[in-house]
Amino acid sequence: MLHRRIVSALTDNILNLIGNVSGYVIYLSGTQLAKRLMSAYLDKITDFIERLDMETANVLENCSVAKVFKKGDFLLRQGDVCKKSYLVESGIVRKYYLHDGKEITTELIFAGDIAVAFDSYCLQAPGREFIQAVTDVTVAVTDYAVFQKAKQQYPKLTALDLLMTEYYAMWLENRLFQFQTMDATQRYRLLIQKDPHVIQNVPLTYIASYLGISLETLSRVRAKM
Amino acid sequence: MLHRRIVSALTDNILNLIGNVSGYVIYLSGTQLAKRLMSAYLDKITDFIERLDMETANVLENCSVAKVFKKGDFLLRQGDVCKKSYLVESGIVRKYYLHDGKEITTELIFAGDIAVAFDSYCLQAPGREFIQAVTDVTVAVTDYAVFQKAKQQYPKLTALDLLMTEYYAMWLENRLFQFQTMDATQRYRLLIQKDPHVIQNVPLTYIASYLGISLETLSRVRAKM
DNA sequence: CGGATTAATTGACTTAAGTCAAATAATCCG
DNA sequence: CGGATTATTTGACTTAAGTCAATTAATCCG
Repeated sequence: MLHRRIVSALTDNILNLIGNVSGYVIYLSGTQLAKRLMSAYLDKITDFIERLDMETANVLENCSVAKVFKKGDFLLRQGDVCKKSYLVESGIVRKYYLHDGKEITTELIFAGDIAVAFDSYCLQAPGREFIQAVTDVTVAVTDYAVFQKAKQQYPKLTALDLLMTEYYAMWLENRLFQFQTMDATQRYRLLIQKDPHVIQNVPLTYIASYLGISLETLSRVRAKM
Repeated sequence: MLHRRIVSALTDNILNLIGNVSGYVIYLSGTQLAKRLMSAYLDKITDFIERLDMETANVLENCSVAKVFKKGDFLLRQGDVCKKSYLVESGIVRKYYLHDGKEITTELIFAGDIAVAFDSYCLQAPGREFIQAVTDVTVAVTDYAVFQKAKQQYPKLTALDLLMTEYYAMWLENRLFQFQTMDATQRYRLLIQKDPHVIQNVPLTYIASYLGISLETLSRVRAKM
């Protein structure tokens, strides 16, 4: 069921983003509080979905189509308009852009989470981001136009879209917070603490650029652990 | 008129965020393209507001109340729940949090733009951010609960909220992009190119932490210009 | 399997930016 | 005004992280 997955994905995600980095308390008022708050927000989304009327729930359900991509395949290329959103069912996807010939990973997307080039999707205009399958993946593809239309007919879908966009904005705020307050080691520790499977499945090059550090620095950070 | 201001604020903001930093082309496909795209998005918001039915437009209009703050006053303190959003009518407001005893400015808000502690507002839970008047300011205050209620009755307000939240998320993505691809000098140049009045009105300490650099580094960057 | 390509580590050196401390400059207010 | 507080600059030094280059490890596929 689409929505259940979205929600569980969000739960995982929150646990990934906020936490205690070996003695390093993130939210001023403490990690535990932050977790509770964010969970509360997820509950809000869960509740919201569960309270949807049958018809709206059904429309949401039928908005997406399953699709498979092989490792290395591109779901979206730089310069393309992002006309689909991809709910990852299995496997790993990443978003990245090129800068000075280097790939800068902006997001690592695991099962249950949604992959979309946000600005390109909102603007329906060519963007700089690539979306690529890091492993073989299965995704639930939702078309932009279809969802837009559905939102017009079923206003609650707009409210749901808003909740999820708010969540994404909070995720971005958190990422920014990490960049402004944590060094390479702390950022890496936080990542592996919350997404331990990242290490087995994602090349360190991707992880390094995701953390905003060089591959060599990441390697050295890992060495002393 | 509230909405007009929101829109013109957004326009300014976009011109602030994306641009050519003395020979440094930001969007891969070029600054001009990015500007056009973001403007198009603003047009979308403008259009949306202009097409609102009388009743909805009226409700939106009557959601807010004028208020004045003196320089240094706090609109919100760390640990408080952000129950209001503040549309700045005149003056400058900033958002910041404390980290290791230092103030980290997260946003500088000018006339026409909205000041809100986003996560605290969405979660309706205590947050880490302070919102403070950098100069004497007049703001249009909108209550969270009132706006929530209005959205329930007038679905188009939800759609408007979504558009603005999408805009904020894109703003955050852009800020993240700047942190990952630009050095101190480039970030400073971009800021003053787009917000030249910042220099006259905002203490360099605030600007430095907003750019994610130390006051001394900012001073040195400014010296060689 | 085993050579070849790709990924990761390690070493040596550079550099952007941070820190600490002191000196100016600006502004505020009695 | 003029002293006091606050803001900014400048200097000297440190440091986290980057770069370049070489090596080792892993994995891919014929």
